[in-house]
Amino acid sequence: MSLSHAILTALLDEDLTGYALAKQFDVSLGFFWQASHQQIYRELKGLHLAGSVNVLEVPQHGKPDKRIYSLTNQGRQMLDSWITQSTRHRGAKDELFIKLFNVGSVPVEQVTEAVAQRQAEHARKLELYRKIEARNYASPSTLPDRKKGVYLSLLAGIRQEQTALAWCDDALDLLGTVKA
Amino acid sequence: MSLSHAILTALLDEDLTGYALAKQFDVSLGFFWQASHQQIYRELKGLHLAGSVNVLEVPQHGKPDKRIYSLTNQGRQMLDSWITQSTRHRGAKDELFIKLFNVGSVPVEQVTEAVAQRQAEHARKLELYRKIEARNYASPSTLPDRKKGVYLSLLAGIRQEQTALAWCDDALDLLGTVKA
DNA sequence: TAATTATATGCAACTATTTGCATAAAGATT
DNA sequence: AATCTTTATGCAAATAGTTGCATATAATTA
Repeated sequence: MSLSHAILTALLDEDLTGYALAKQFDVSLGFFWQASHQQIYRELKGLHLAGSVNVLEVPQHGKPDKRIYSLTNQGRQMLDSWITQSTRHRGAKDELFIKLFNVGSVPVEQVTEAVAQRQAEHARKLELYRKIEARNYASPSTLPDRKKGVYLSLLAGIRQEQTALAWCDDALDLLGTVKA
Repeated sequence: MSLSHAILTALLDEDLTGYALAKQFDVSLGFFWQASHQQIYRELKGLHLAGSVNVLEVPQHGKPDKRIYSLTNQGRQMLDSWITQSTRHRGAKDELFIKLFNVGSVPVEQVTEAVAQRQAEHARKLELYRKIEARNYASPSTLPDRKKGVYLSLLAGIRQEQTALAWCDDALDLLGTVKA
């Protein structure tokens, strides 16, 4: 049920269209909660029906009309009460670990290859996070309150990637000792 | 589609009932891929239908008959070819980060509380992983090949929890500077 | 000039996951 | 003696997420 809360949260700062929300999800919130545009459009419809968001239709020529969503008081209240509820998280479902459990039964190169690919992904993500950090959070000690949570999320992302990268190195070393 | 592969992987080592599989998932593979018993029973039925596993029915009195599943050659082949395919992973969906994005708009204590709870969870998990490490992987340099992947998974778990724990400390510090 | 990317929305079908329920008995604890 | 946990299976309904398709134009890139 909390794609809805993620959307409401994104609407705290600014009014957005479904399209813009989907893009936001690709960069900030989406690091910890990805969602496809189809999902977002569907959810927005539900939130509107429930009275948690308002819509402003902006006609355009050629393209479909823009539908700009904004938080209602009810939506804000919904967030407020959700915050007090228990925090759920589904641990990542990661096939890489299933593959690792197969070492010894399948050709090890395939697993090595998967780890190497993952390593590249982590490196790419870390670089991206670092860029965001440099651009927006150069001096974390002077952050306004409402930015502190976002900064902490970014920090979590950075450290996760660093840890994962270091692990990839060690994993490749150990996998190198496995007889094909 | 890869709960099935996780199940097949678990069956590599030993034949198991659905119940036993569910318990396995709670301890080893489940650290990176959780599944409920309902899901597992359903999937086993599908795998059997597809010819990837065999069933041995063991009558019991009182309790329902045990259904002990084992890998077929076809199942093993299925694993083999799956290994070469791209590794999918859905990043964790974690409400904690949505909550962090709300700092500045909702009472900060609620968020602090959520982080503190998470901290306790990470501590508990880390302790568990450490126990498993001490019991089964005391000397990683002498591991047989087929244990190396499992060990690497555990190692990933340990480091993830350590990183997360340290982050919780820092997060609590910074959240302490937010005005209620 | 042709092809691709970005803007902008959404339906339909399928797959995956969660939640609630149901049954049944053995063994452990209070 | 009564309650709780473990063993052992599974259905049904609801919720969540993915994948494929569909439309339509402007701007950019090759």
